[in-house]
Amino acid sequence: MELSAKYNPAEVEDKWYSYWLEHKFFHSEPNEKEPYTIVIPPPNVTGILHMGHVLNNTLNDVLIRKARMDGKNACWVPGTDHASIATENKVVAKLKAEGISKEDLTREEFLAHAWAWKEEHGGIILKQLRKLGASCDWDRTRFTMDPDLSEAVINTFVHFYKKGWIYKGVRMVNWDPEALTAVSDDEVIHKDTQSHFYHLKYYISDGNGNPTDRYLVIATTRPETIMADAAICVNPADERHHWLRGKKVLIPLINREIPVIEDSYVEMDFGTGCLKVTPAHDVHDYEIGLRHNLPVLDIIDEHGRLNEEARILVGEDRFVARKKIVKMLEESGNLLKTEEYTSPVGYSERTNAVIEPRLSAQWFLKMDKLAGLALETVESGKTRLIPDKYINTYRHWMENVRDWCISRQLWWGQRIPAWYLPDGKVVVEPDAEAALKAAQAIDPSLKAEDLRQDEDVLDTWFSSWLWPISVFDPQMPGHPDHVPNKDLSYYYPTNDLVTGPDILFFWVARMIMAGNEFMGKEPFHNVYLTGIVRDKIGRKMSKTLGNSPDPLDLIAKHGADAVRIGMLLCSSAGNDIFFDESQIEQGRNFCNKIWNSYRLIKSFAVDENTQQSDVCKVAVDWFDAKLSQTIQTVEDHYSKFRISDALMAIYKLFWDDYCSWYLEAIKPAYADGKPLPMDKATYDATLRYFEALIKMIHPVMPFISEELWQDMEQRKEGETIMFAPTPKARPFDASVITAFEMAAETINAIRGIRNQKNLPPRAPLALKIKGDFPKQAVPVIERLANTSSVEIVPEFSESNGVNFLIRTVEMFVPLTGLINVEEEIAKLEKELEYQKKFLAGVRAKLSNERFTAHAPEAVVANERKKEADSLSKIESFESQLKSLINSK
RNA sequence: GGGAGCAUAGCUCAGUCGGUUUAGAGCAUCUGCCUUACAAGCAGAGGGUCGGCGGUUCGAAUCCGUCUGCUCCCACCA
Repeated sequence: MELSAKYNPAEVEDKWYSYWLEHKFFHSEPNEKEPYTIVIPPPNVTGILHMGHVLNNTLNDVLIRKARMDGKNACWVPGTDHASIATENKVVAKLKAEGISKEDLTREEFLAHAWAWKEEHGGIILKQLRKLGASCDWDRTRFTMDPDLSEAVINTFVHFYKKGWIYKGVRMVNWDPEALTAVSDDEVIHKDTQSHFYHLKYYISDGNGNPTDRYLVIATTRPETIMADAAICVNPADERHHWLRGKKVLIPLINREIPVIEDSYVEMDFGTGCLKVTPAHDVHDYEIGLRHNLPVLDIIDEHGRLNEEARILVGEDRFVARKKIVKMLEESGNLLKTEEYTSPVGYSERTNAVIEPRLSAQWFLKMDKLAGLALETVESGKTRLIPDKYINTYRHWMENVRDWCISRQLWWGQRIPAWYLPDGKVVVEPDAEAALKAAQAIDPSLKAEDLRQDEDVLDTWFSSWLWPISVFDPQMPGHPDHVPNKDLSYYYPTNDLVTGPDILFFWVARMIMAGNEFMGKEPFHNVYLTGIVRDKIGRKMSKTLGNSPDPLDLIAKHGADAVRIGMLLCSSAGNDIFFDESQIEQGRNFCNKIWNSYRLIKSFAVDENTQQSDVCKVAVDWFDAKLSQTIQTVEDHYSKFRISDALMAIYKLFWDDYCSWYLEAIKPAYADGKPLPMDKATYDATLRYFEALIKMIHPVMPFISEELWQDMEQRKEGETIMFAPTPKARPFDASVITAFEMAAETINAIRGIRNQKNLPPRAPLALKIKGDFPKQAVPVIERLANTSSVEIVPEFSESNGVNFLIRTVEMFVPLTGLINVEEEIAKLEKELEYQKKFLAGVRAKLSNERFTAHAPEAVVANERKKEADSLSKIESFESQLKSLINSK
């Protein structure tokens, strides 16, 4: 194959992805090998790929591809989440744009629209993941509303209901007036919001519903709720308000009479010390109402508009009503003053509507036992959080968890399997048939049409918490007819889970609970928590800011491998990612480097009769050792989930060690305009090393590695780098590495001299070395430093030139006429001065008796070595200085 | 309001048990090169009082206290 000077990912990526699919390389079935399993964090079914997905799925793919090459039976289960509220919102918005209101549709009609939407937009994101190179087992693709997965959810509900952990109760819930549903506490975001603090006069009643001229003052941010007031409350210890005891006051504008009550909940020094109690529209007020038996008057409807009970401003939106009522209160003389005020206000995570506390009947799941066990799972280390700093937050959440409100007033999702009898009794069964049977057990005369199923659906997380179990066995253990399933027993528990910390509680903790409940075992061993992808100035990526690049554009522009590298280079676990396209360019450059190194080695010719040169021998032996050393480092990084460090180690091994040093050392010389052939031993080693390198990089850069691996030799149909075993480290001689490093440092120093003295790279220079230097490194220096001669001598016989030190070895390059003696003297003096200061520091330490007495022997010995090295350097500098001065 | 975390080069980050480090990497920057794989490249160079102050210790980027600045989580003082 002819190779162009630049790597072109577009020509390569689709080809190999199709090849992988065609041969079902991603597919896994239980076998005798050790399983390695990951379930995908299911993206919203109608979602599209964003940079967060790219990060997450690249990490997943790196782990799964690494495991596959490590010889495990790797299985990555993909799928999507029905995302009840998010999807329903989208469908409602789409219908609205077509002039259809959800309220005009029956449940069945609406669901038909929703499924049509899902068929049209669903799974786009999974197609996009293929572009990224994700090696998911697509045959196992799951959707949380697949019929059998829905069945698992329903059975789970029945399971907990029969266990007595699910109950229905009237509670103050977080009501989203836009989505028209309750949302959980976790779905409410509190933001400090600028508002007003209105001070209102409530006149004391004369007992007959007429105002006297005395009044009290309350301070409120929500004047539109005064019509729902049930009492005015003061702190019993607040003497300022004792005169109000037993009094009744009149609500402004509507003149309804309400009592003054006392409760220590009221803060004396906040506001006026008088609190208006509005049980229907505030959580705390509701609790005060319960304590004092106050009536609950609900004046706000599900849309957030005032209803008939309000008596005034009926039908007005709560915020419009607020403005209007302020004006009315002002006119009536009840508004004493208005203050600017900033207070936390809850917003719906989904619709950004201001949450309205609202009383309603909802279904709850008791959390105490589930949370206790889930905490134990993490604290005992059965499931590890990476980074482990999240354990504190996790513990706090588990210890303060409240019962989980699992019902949602939506249609898109699993409908709650509860049926109401005409008398209000409820039966909970997996389906209508079973429900009728159960109902007839209570009242044999009942018929199917007498039963009414609960209208609500279940919270999305109530289905996705089963994900690591239900994707393998939708019937779920715990079901009375459950038969153990081969997939579940083989793949569960899964190994690692990669996800964002924002859903640690929503999803991860709840999967642990479900795992404990149904499997008696944690669902995964490690949870790798990524950071949030931000733009380069630290803003969260969002559609509204328009600061999020389209990953597919990036892939088209730079290639999938480049995008993957770009994401990984800046992603240590748990830290937020500051994304910058230049990181992807770095990845693209690396692809090109790999590509061109391959072009070079492909151009090598072999001659079986050529003897291996010294320099080739040294380079081959060195890289052999270096490769093993780096493999050890990389494996260590992987074992600690330090993926970006593992990648960086491979990157440097490839670029610096293999390309810049190894290939430059063994690259054939030219004769008569043609490169000389290479000996076979070197050639074979070079290819062997290249193959090891592309195998090491394959989990991160699947496409280019497959392309080059396939090109290296004639591969059979069905062969792939995907299953090539990860290179293994072998024992190596560290002194081989040291020797080469010293040669490299020497070469760098000589190049530096050339650069500094403005000498052309090929200007012949002689090198003299004094002292103990590894002889095998000499040919490397000759080859790469363009020296005319390298001699190891007992003493330097001349002084006109440049002196330098490599570690503790003195070196000298004669440079007659090319050096400025004054400059050299100044340079040496500076170094000498620094060295003397350094020596003084070391000696101060050594002469401190407490140091020599307390410090470990090895540390003291090291200080002594520093002292000796420093002394020898000083001696060398001084003698160089002397001869330089003499030569003037 | 409560809790947690972070602060190391221009940027993003390593730095393990306090001592093999006279604080490292990648990118960016600067200088010189179109040298027979690669200018998406090569060679070289510069750049840090480890956020401030105090303490423990023979020894602190590392441990403790405190201040400053950021981030996140939890929390409806109406």
